[in-house]
Amino acid sequence: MSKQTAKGVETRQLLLNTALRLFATKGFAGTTMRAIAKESGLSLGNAYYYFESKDEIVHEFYRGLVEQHRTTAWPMLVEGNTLETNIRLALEQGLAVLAPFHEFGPAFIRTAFSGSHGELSDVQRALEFGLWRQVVTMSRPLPPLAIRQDLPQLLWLIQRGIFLFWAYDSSEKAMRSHRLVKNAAPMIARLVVLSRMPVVRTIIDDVLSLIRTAT
Amino acid sequence: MSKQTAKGVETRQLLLNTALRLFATKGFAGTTMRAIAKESGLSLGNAYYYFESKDEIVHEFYRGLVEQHRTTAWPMLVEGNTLETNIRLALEQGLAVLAPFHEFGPAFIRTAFSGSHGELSDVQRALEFGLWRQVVTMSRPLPPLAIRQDLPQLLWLIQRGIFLFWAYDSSEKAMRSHRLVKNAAPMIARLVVLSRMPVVRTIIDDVLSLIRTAT
DNA sequence: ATTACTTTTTGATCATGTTCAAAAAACGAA
DNA sequence: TTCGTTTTTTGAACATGATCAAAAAGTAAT
Repeated sequence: MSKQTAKGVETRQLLLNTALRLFATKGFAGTTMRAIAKESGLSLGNAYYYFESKDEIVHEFYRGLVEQHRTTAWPMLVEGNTLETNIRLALEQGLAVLAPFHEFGPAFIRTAFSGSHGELSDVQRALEFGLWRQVVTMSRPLPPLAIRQDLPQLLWLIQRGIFLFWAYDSSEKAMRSHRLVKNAAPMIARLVVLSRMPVVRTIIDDVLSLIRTAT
Repeated sequence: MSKQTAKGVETRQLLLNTALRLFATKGFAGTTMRAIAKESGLSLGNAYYYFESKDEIVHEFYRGLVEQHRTTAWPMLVEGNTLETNIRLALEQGLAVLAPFHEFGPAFIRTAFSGSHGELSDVQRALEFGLWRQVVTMSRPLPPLAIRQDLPQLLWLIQRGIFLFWAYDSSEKAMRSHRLVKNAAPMIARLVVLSRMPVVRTIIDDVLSLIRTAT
């Protein structure tokens, strides 16, 4: 077993900070492991002592962006907004946070979806859920009771889909992704209203159980 | 401008055949550009004369698999099957064809979704649509007229989603993807029946127009 | 056949992600 | 302090995807 010394965490943090700075200035392809090491005043091998791969660094970067999405979107979700408004705000803020890093899209997908969901991923998911719970509970009028419970999960799933779409959206300024959000928000809100009807409710139940088999 | 000579197409074909053979035996990571060249009795640079990148070769490989999906699934769609059966058959056959190449998942996604689609991709999409049209027209009873027209497109979209899911499905033997298909087929069939109801129909219309803004 | 031109092929070279054995530094017990 | 152990760091290597200038082979007109 390897015990992390104080100097250890410091070095790791240094590497990570350097990497994030380079990511922001040079982009994904432009940020080489050698550059991260050199810019930190360390050797290449040393970087690999703390990070198994470049993707692992990207993963930490991505986690930071998710965190940033959460903290910037949260205060926008003020009580009294319609559900549609809150959904649109949360989704658009997500795109806004990701916007400067579109080049990272496929890498983000790789790290966010691929990884044999470890414990960390569970914590992460719980955090993301929190935002969508907030979207729901701050909405007025509140969504029908029958669906209120499950709505955060559905919204989270929709966000994942939009995230995927964005990652491979090659339109100018990810315009198509924005259009998608713009149109999806009112549609989802309408769907929620309709969920009072038994037929619609059974469909939603089907979708939910489908999600659960897949998760 | 470069004109392709007879020897040219021959060499290209040789490289491609070698690549496909190696892909099938050594996998994605195990098949190196050097190996493809050497096994073809050619130089590395020569391979790059005919293929811009390794991904481009993978893309051709993927197109072949899609073709194989089409030709193997088609005869299974016999008249008289229920819609659910046909959907399940087509989806499962898709997974079956892809199964030996799960390692290629992310690479397939990259080539299938990413690339600023040229004309070729349109042809490809039309072909894929054909299968789903067959799924619909061979079903008994035929789906409600109101939705019959749009159903192929919806099914195609669902298949893309399942394809994505499969690509990042790290469960044993892609078990979760199979479970997803198993549960999705009857659900979709139920949804189609319900589409006779105006409420459901409006939802489907919403989804369709959403797709169209995104495509 | 000679010549001018185009297509194909090569071989060397680069850049970058990744690995690894060994040196250096830090640590902890005697 | 000193010695053995562990953690950190280095520097050299490797493998592979990609590029490119120049050689070779092919083509077509005169």
